[in-house]
Parts: sequence; C-alpha cells; structure tokens
Amino acid sequence: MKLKKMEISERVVQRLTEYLSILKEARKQDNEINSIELAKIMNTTSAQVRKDLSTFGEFGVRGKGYDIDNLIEIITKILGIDKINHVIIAGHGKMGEMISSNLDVLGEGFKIVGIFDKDKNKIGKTTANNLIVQDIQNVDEFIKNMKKEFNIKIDTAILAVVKEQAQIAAEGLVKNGICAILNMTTYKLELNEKVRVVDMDISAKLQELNFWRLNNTN
Amino acid sequence: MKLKKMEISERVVQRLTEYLSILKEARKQDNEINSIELAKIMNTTSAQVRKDLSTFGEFGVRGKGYDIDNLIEIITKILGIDKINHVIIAGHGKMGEMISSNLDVLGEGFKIVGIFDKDKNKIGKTTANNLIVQDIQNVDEFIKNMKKEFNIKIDTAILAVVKEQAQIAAEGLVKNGICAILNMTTYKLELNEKVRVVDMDISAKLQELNFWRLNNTN
DNA sequence: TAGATTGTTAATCGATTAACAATC
DNA sequence: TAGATTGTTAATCGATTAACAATC
Repeated sequence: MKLKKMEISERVVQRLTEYLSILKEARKQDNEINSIELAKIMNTTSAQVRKDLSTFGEFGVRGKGYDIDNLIEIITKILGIDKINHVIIAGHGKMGEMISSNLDVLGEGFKIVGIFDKDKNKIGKTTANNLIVQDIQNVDEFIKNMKKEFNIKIDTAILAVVKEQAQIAAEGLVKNGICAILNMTTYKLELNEKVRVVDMDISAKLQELNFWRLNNTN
Repeated sequence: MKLKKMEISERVVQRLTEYLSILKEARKQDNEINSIELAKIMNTTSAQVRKDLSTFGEFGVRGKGYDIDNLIEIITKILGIDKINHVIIAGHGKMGEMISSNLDVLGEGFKIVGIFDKDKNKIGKTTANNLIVQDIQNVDEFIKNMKKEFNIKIDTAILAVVKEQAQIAAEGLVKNGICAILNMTTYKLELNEKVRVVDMDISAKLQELNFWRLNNTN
C-alpha cells in the first residue's frame, strides 16, 4: 500500500476514525459501500468522503465504490492500529480504573502494559487486567526495562491523574520519553510542541453539548 | 449581559470550553489577562482570542485586557452552566459507574438525577452517589414524574451503554424527550437532526493520537 | 457500450490572521 | 497625553463542495 505523504489536517484524521467505525458497522450488512452512502451516515457530502480518502491513495473502483474490508484494512494501517501499540496509564483513580478494568474501550491496536500512581495505598495492588499498580517514580526504570528486556518502545500514555497533578505528571512522562499523551484531565497541558496531546475531557464535552442544547437552531 | 445572536461555529464553542478551563487556572495567579497571554496558552493568535470573545459581546477593556472573573462568569453563562443542568445516565457499566462514582468529572453545572440500565442484576442497586439504578424501561415515567413533581425538565443524557445497544437506547431516550446526548460509545448514532449529539470516544481519540505519533512532523 | 461512481480540479465558502482605528 | 490593548475590517488561508473527465 502506497500512502501519499503530505500535510494532513486534524479534521481529516478525526473523520478517518469515524469512517473506520462506520465501515466496521456497515460490514455487517454489505461488502461494498460508495461515497454517497458513507456521506449520508457521516452527515456530509460524497465529495468530502472521496476527497478525504484520496488524501491517502486511490482505494475505490470507479463505477462501483469501495470494498469495505479493503477500506477497513487501509484505514487501520493509516492509524497504525494494525499493530499493537503499547500504552501506559498514569493515575489509577476512577478513570484509570475504568479503563484498566474495561480494556475494550481502547479498541483494537492498543495494549496497556503498565499502570502507575503516586498513592502508596494503590501501589502494589493488582488490577482487573492482572497488572500491578506501580510507583509513578519508577516509570523511568519501567520504560527502560521494557525496551531492554522486550524491545518494546513505550511512547504513549493515558494521563488520568487528578487535574492538579496533570502538568507535573505529564512533564515527568515526557522526560522519560513519552511523546503522545491522551489527556483525560480538564487541565490544558503546556508541553514541548514535539509532544502530541489529544484532550478527552468529559466536562468540556458536556459544556459543548449544553451550549447547543440551549441554542438549538436545528 | 447582552449576547449577540448569530451563527456560531462548533470550533468557537469548543474553544470557549478551553478558555474557561484556562481562565479558572489563570485566576489563581492574577485578576486580569489579555488576548496575547490567552493566545499563548491556547497555541493560537491574539486575534483569534479577541474574535472568539467578541462573537458574544464586548467583554474587554481597551488598553488593559480582560477581567478574569468577569470572563469566567460570562463564559459560564454562555455555556449555560451557571445553573444546574439535570442529566441522566443510560447504562451503568464500567463507564457509567466511573461517572456516577466520580461526579467531579462532570464539572460544575451538571447533576446526575437518574441512572438507568436494562440489566436485572443492576436494577435496584444503590450507586456511590446514593442513586438507585432504575430499569431503562421506566425512563419515560421517570422523566414525566420529575417534571410533574419537581418541575425539573430532563433533556440531557449520557449514553454509556455497550455499543451494540447504543442506537436503540438512544432512540428510546429521544422518544422520551431527550434532545441532547453525550455519546460515550463508539457507535455513530443516526438520529433526528433536532437531537444534539456530542461524541466522546476514547478509542477514536487514541487512534487520532496514534496517527499523529506515527506522523509527527513537529 | 451505457451506467455508475471514482479521483481531482476549480469554485465557493468559512475560518484565521494581520492590521489598525477606537478607546481605555 | 502616551501607551497599550481591544474590537473589527479586510486580506489571507484552508476546507468544503460542485462539477466533470476518467474509467471501471
């Protein structure tokens, strides 16, 4: 598979994840789909669907449409979830626990290999997925060890500490080689721009929703 | 406070929630902030900050900047979280449980007043916040009752069921008057366009993050 | 071949930013 | 008044969409 290399917008990547979810659902009914059908589910135009997909290559068949399995495979590769990506969780409060006891929420392509907290009462406890909560102080050692012993490079973390600890915890992770953070806190992280951060804030999303509920113009 | 009524873009509302979070943090240090400082934290331009805010009115003082408390109050009102918004949770699995036992994640302005599930083993159980999990079949009755007895109108729901049940559960909620849904599932809901849906999908966000990690051009 | 749908170009639309008059 | 920063206009940039040649 040849992928074009170019400037890709955040919007396109967001939609890519939506396409993937839709395609997996559509696959239950059919083998093929065209840009018109995809657009309808996405609430957009067929032109956008075709343009989005053509960002990465030519995956369709003129006169027919797209093979769903093929498209799923391609998007899966583009998102890098055709392989297992090793992830650590920083913070084993309610949110961290929810994830570690419900690994399905991560979807395919991700594996939690370490869970860290700074609370002495939590450290040493075994989690639902049979990992042991480790001292966040030892994250450095852990990452180095995973590399040395298993040749597993860990550069992604889910940040699920309390918001007061978010910045300091994130900085610690970055210091130890983490360059991708899923930020589950409300805190707006200020990090080296080389570090990728994706925010995932329930309260912010609820606020958005509430605004639209109150200003519904539909 | 006069608010201009006009077409407001989703981007602006998203940023509004970010401004609010930043302002609350900044308030710990200072009383005032200007568009340049705000822009720096937001990774954007001061022009955008001023334009965003001026969408809703004139809140700044030329030559000085913005009063943080004032701005917090205004944005809080714009987002409708100066009042309590009553919310129900549909689905009391790991995700629903995480929220109901960790109400802080909702932020200010939201109150969970009902929790529903279809699992007979869960119905009747008392949750961490002292609510009783109710049969999702009775959501209709519950909403009517809240209106009649307490004059509380419930139109927002957090959808935290398993993805296989997402569409059918959402349709049920909408039938009973819900018009705003925070969708915590991976399922792409297809509902009447009058219904506002905000998606909050961990796996999708992880996928996005993974893409950028792999294609880091920073 | 005729019909259908892609991939892509060009036109349109909307969002961001630069620049500056207004004004504290 | 001089200095600073807003609010807003106009210019720029980027994203969406319409339209159509390419082609299955």
